[in-house]
Amino acid sequence: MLRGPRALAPGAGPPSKGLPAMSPTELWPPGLSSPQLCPATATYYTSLYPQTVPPTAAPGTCLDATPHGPEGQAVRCVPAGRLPAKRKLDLEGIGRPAIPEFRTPKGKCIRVDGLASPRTPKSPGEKTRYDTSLGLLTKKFIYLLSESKDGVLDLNWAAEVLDVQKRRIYDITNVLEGIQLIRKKAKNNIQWVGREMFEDPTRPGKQQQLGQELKELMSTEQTLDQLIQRCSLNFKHLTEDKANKRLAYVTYQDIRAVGNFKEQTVIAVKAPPQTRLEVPDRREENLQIYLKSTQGPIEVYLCPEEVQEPDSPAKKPLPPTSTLGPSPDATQPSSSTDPGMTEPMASPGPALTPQQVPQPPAPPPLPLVPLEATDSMLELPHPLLQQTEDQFLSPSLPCSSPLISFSPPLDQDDYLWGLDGGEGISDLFDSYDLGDLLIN
Amino acid sequence: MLRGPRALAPGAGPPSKGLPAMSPTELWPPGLSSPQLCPATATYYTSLYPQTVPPTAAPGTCLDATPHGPEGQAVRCVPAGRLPAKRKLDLEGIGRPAIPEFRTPKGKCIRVDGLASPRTPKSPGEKTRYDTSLGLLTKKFIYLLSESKDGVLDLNWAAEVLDVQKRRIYDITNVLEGIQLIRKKAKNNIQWVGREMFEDPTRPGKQQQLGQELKELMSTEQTLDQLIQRCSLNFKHLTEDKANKRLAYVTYQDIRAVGNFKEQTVIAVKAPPQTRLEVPDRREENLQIYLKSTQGPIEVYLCPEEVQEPDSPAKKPLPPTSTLGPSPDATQPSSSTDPGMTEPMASPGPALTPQQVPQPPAPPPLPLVPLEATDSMLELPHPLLQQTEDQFLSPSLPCSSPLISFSPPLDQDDYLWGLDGGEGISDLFDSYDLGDLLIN
DNA sequence: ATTCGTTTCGCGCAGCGA
DNA sequence: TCGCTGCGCGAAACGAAT
Repeated sequence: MLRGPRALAPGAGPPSKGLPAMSPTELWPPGLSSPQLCPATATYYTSLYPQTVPPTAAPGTCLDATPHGPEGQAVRCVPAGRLPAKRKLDLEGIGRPAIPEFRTPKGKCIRVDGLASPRTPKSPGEKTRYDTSLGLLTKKFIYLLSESKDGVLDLNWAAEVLDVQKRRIYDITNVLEGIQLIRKKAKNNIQWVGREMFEDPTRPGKQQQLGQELKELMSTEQTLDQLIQRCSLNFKHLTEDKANKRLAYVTYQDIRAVGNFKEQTVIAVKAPPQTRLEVPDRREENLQIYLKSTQGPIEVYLCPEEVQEPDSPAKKPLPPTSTLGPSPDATQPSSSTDPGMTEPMASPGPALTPQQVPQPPAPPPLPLVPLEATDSMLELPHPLLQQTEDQFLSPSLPCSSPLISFSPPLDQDDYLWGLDGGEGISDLFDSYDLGDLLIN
Repeated sequence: MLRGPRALAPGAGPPSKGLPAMSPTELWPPGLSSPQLCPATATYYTSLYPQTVPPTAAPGTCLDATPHGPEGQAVRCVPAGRLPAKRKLDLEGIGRPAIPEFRTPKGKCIRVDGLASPRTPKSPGEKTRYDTSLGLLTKKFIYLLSESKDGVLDLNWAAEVLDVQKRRIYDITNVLEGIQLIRKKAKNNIQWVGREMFEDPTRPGKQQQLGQELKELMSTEQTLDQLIQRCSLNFKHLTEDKANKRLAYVTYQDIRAVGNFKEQTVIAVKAPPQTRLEVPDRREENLQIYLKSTQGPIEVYLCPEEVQEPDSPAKKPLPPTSTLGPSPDATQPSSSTDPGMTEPMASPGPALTPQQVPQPPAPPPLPLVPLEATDSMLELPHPLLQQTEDQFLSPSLPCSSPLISFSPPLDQDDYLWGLDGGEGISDLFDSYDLGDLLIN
């Protein structure tokens, strides 16, 4: 393809591609012309981001077919044609209005000193070498890039607006690609990938913004952690209060009243500190749980759903537990339910906490199993009370508050405890099929 | 200057400039050669920052005279001369060891799919267009730049190491200058001015680092705040405990034992809630303080330094306070000390807190004034005990715990209080010159 | 695979400016 | 003279049509 002919018809060709009729040179804010007050060094360029945003043509108006026609075809789309390189005595100003103040304002430049004189003024309107330099062109190019919101730039359009050969654009894009500030998006299209254009670095870029966001989220998380901790502290103080201790228990209704336990199978476990819970393999079809206590007996209670069905034996599932002497180191004996079917339970809370399991939708109303309390220690009456008002107080043996007591928080070593898998607990309940509870 | 001759003697020229004898191509980590697995898009380049840091020639070894000799002069310094562009059947490997894996590994590239094929393999060792592309060259250039600590780079040296015409270097520098990532430092010297080189953006830059630091400091501050809050909460619980209440008092010795009160004049004030303290003008030579209570009487105690001097009357400054009926709204009557000289006191704490004033070094041992208790309310015995063991309990009138009781924290409205300037308190103590206490 | 129109761009001449 | 650099030729690369 021949580029020469363009020189013969500078700007004479019809702006067939719907290009803006304005002179491309008018696009550039003053800063992008020849330097006005060079600081007398080899650094020519100073301002990159002018405040004034000149009226720019809508980008993308020339995105369609490339304007380069084959050899003898119609004149190239290039408006205000560039003068060919070697032209020296080309008819200046023909086909392009000479706008010296935008082209080479060096003439009107107030010289600070002799050194700063940028290039030879020569004939005003003459393009100095600087005016067509790659550096300046790069600035213009970047400026163009900064104008488009999505950072996408059509190279043909750019070449036309910048009034340069496409070749020069390639020079720029290649380098910018090299430092990965730009990416080839498509043919004739590149896209800016530097963070947030060349905004002044004091303002946070996108990444920095994300970092900020992350930071705030972490802060929020920490605050929440603090709140949790404070709550637990408050809780500790609450439960440690002797006055509260005698009232610190829950009834069966209390447990069933908890919204989260709706439609859930709840099993309450009361065990001494250092009891350990173990779930060997939660992927087996038979969930097994082992509770092991070395400090005393473990009590396990099933809290069946509030049943209306007369056939359900769950109505009075909590017979007063008999009191047994503590049997440390004894694996918790338990009643047996559907063999091999046990409840997953974790007991993060104090001595006794209810545990829930998603209710399987499969069997209609599952035959709720009357809870069978196992060995209990001391004289604990009514581990789970059915009545609403229950303010009797047990003889207050040390460590055994009435019923399900809120034991002191975990941050005291004495009270730290866990549940551990023993053996017998897997058959705590009979005929209670929990087989598919694991599905959820 | 003629560049042609180089083609005739690729690399044959003596490395006269003390250049490293190694092939320049060995400088580049694998990532900078032909792409291995292109993602099948127009984006050719992927890795910019290779992990492997190849042994690089000491920069600056060729900083002196430009190796370009005039026309017929000595062969150009360029080592391992670049093969001329058009050469197709050039004697490959002569003057430069063919290291295909560094040059154009595309031959051994494991193709993921047909699309990803980077350029035409052709004869291995053949330089594809990509291998000499401006983009790749830019990467190498940036890499060179990143190697030098101060960001200064000698263009001639770069051209040699990069094994390209100087002209190409200019292409790069011009563009980089245009986006002001680089600055012309001197002839043949440019300098990097982008922040912190192109380290991968995941690692924090200097600014980001500072932000990080700030963040951590803020986090620390918050943590400390939390600790403070927790402490005050603990304190609240501590003081609210009824069991503690009867023991919550301080003795004279306690106060004097506080390290901070060493060498200080301490005045304790016990006043009901809503008592207000006012210091009219702390710049006058006579410090005046007004205490005003509308809820009940105010008690003020001077706690003189533990005196060894027999002349000091401070030994028994705390006569048991007499109990008076509450006189609400009564301005606190007080004994008078050196007229016009009063103590600055703020009482942020609960009902009664000691207050300190820096001891002026001027008068030798200031004549400590025996404290004269003013009206006190209720039957408060020994507001400040001298004895160590004091566990008696006053009749426990509501609101008046024994002696200097730690009242509940401030976050209960009932206990919020302040001291206010009344009138008479300015003459609480006689003959106690506190005039220059303000100096410190 | 081959052709062909296009796009991309290596390359180095020649002119500028000091 | 000598860095520096605008400039554009022409070939490689590409992709769609053949």
